[in-house]
Amino acid sequence: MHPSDHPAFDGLEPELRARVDADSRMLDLPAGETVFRPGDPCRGLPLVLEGSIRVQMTGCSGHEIVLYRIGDADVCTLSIGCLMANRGYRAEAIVEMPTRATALPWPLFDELMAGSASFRRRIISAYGERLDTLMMLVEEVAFGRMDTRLAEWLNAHAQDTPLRITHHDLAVELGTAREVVSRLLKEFERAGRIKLARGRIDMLAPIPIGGSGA
Amino acid sequence: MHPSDHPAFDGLEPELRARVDADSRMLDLPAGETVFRPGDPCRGLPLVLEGSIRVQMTGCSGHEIVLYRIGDADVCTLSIGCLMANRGYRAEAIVEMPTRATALPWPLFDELMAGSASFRRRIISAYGERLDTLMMLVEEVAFGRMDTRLAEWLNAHAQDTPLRITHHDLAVELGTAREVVSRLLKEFERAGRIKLARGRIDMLAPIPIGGSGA
DNA sequence: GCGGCTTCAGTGACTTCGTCACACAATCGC
DNA sequence: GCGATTGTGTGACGAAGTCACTGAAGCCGC
Repeated sequence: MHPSDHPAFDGLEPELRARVDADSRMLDLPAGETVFRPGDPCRGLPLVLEGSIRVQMTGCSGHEIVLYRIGDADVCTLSIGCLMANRGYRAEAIVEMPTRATALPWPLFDELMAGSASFRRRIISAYGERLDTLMMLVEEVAFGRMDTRLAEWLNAHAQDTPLRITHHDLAVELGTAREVVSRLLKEFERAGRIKLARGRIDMLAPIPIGGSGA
Repeated sequence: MHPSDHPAFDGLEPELRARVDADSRMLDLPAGETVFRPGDPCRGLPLVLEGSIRVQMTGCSGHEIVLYRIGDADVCTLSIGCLMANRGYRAEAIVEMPTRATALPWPLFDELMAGSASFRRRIISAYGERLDTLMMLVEEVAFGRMDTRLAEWLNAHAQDTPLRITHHDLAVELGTAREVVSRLLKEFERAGRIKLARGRIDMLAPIPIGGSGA
């Protein structure tokens, strides 16, 4: 597998493709590894071929919230901004599933933006989508009810039952406090929708949205 | 004043500059005008020369929150994403101060991205900053205390005293309910920091952050 | 000026969510 | 096993959002 196998390079002329493979190297990131922390300088543009990297941020209060994930065929849009503004990252990125990625050096990135319409298109649309998901996150966090958001999260992950996740991690996922998650989960359990165990949630039935779950 | 006076075109070769002026026209937007609404298609890339446009979104509950503003020399990053994904806007944009802007047609945008390193740099860093402000907004909304956020907003606008703003508009600014704003303002008034009147707030003294304001 | 209408602001009662301070259970390392 | 660590459950309380009002301030037509 080569760096240029990333879909962002689809449609690239063979010459530029060869440059990509020559100038960037493949990385295999094991789950749990931290890719960057707040304050870290940015050295190049990470491109994920396959895997999943979680991007989250920590508030001054010490609370954390998951902002989004960089998955198969994605680009780390965050890095471009850091690179341009010449400042460190504000968020942190943690490998969730073993990830195969590559880092494109900045000069080559610029060259590709100039030389390839398809690459350009890809990068810009990645940015647009990121902006979009962040806007929707703002709306959810500002106006969404916690029970609804938790129910939706659980329903969305129901196919992976039993879920292996702690209440704390779920709280980070939703940007709330662990106690809130514990309480709501207990309610869902009392309503017979789920079954709780240490570090594990069995989904028994889809959780109705909006109702009190009974 | 020409479209190409926008700083995004600084350093552009005269030839491309002329293209910009030929293909895009100047717009004078009066305060209060809606530039786009949710669902509207995107026709080109708006560039603000001077003025201020507020971008806000409305939740399913009918609540609104201000996401950010497009000010002097800014670019409407949102539009690029909509253009690329070929979908409508999700947010709405309202002119706050009389604004002089121009709209760059998509083909020309693409051409400039290919042909001008400085334009490219400008656009990309505009995106990076937008991402950044949105991430900070998420953090604030998720973890910030309302009294602190309101106090910070008021302190930041203290130089414009008396502020001409209704409690409702302040609530949209912070993404909360009107009643919450009313109550907190009343507290600040009781603490002697501000003076309230219909549609108006006089700043008497900076509001201490973190304390109960007394 | 004087009603009537609309927009703003203030407030009480109640719910939901976040915070703090615990108790206690499950798991891990040795 | 046994202590340390990590994860969960819960009560009490404060902060923030919701609901249902009241009444005041400005606007308009006459």
